[in-house]
Amino acid sequence: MSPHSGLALPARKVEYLKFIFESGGTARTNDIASAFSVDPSTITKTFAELTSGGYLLHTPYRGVTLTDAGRRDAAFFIRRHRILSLMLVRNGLSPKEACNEVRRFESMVSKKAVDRICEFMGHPRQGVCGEITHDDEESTLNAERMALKMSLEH
Amino acid sequence: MSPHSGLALPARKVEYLKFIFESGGTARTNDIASAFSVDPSTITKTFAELTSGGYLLHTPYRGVTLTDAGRRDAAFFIRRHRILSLMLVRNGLSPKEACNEVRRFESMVSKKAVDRICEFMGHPRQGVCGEITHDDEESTLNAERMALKMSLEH
DNA sequence: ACTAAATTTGGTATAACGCCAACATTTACT
DNA sequence: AGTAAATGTTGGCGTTATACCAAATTTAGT
Repeated sequence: MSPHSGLALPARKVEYLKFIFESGGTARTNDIASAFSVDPSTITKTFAELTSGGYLLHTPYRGVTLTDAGRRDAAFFIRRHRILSLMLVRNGLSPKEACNEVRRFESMVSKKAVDRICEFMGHPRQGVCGEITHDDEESTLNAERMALKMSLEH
Repeated sequence: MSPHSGLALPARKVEYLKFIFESGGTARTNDIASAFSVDPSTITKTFAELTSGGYLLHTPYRGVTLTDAGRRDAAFFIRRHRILSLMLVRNGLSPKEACNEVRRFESMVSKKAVDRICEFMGHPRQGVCGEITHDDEESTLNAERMALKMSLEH
C-alpha cells in the first residue's frame, strides 16, 4: 500500500480526521467522543495513534490539531466522500442513502480511482453533502476555516 | 443490520463463498487455501464459521457444499461485484482497475444500493468480469454449473 | 498395511475497535 | 484559594476478523 494510495488509514480514523478537518482543524477529546458516541478513552487512544502517524499534534488535556499532512489527507478524505456520494446519486441513490452507503466503504477506495471518477464526472463542484474542493482550492478554503475558528475562540 | 441487507458477512468470507459458488457449489480446503494463498488451517476454521452461519455444509476431511441460503447469498455477492465493477467502468475506470477496486469494498455495499444501481443501469446482462445474473436466472444457471461439475467428477 | 497428501486442532498473533474503572488535570464557582 | 465538577488519560480487558505454525488425525494410493 503506497503512502498516497488513499488507503493508509482504517475507516474510523478517516471519519475522525474528516470531522476534525470540518471542525476547523482542531478538536478536543469530547468533541469527537460525543459526535461519534464512543467512550472518550477510545478517542484519547486514537489521538495517540494519529499523532504517531503524523496526522495530528496532541497536547494532552488540551486537544489536537491537524498537521499539514493530516490536513492534506483529511481534505482528500472529504473529497473522496463527496465524489463517491455524487457518483451513487448519479446512479440512482438518494442523497441520504448515498452518503450513508459511502460512509461504510469509502476508506477502501483508492485515490487513483477517486481521481478517475472525478475526472469522468467533469470535476463537479457541488456534491450531495457539501462542496467538492479540487486540489488548489483546499489550502485556501481551509485557511479561511482556520481563521474563522481562531476568531471565534479569540 | 437486517439479515438481507447484504452486509452480514465480512470481506474474506464473501470472497470464499463467491469462489465456492463459482466452483460449482462445492470445494475442498486446499482449493480455497491455494486459490487465496492462505494456510489451509485458516480455511478449515472459516468453513466451521460459515457452516454454523448456515452458508455451508462441512463434512470434515471431505469438503463443503453451499446450502440453499449460501447459494442464494453467494449469487448475490457475485451479482453485487459485477454491478459495482460495471458502475466503476462506466465512471472512468478500466475493467481491471474496477474489479480490483470493487473487491476491496464490495462487502460494505448493501443489497438495496446494489438493486437501485442495477435498476438505474438498466439491468445490464454483461458485466466486466462475467455475466450479470438477475434473480430468476440464478437458480437455473447454478443448476447447470452443478450438473457440469458432477459430470466432471462423475 | 504403510506412507504421502490433505485436513484438522490448538495455540498464538495482529489490527481495528470499543468499554470500564481508576487516576490526573483543568475549569469553574463560591 | 479551595474544592467540586468537568474533562481527559491510563491500564486492563474484550470482540471480530484474519492469519500462521506445529502437532495430530484422517484418507488415499500402493
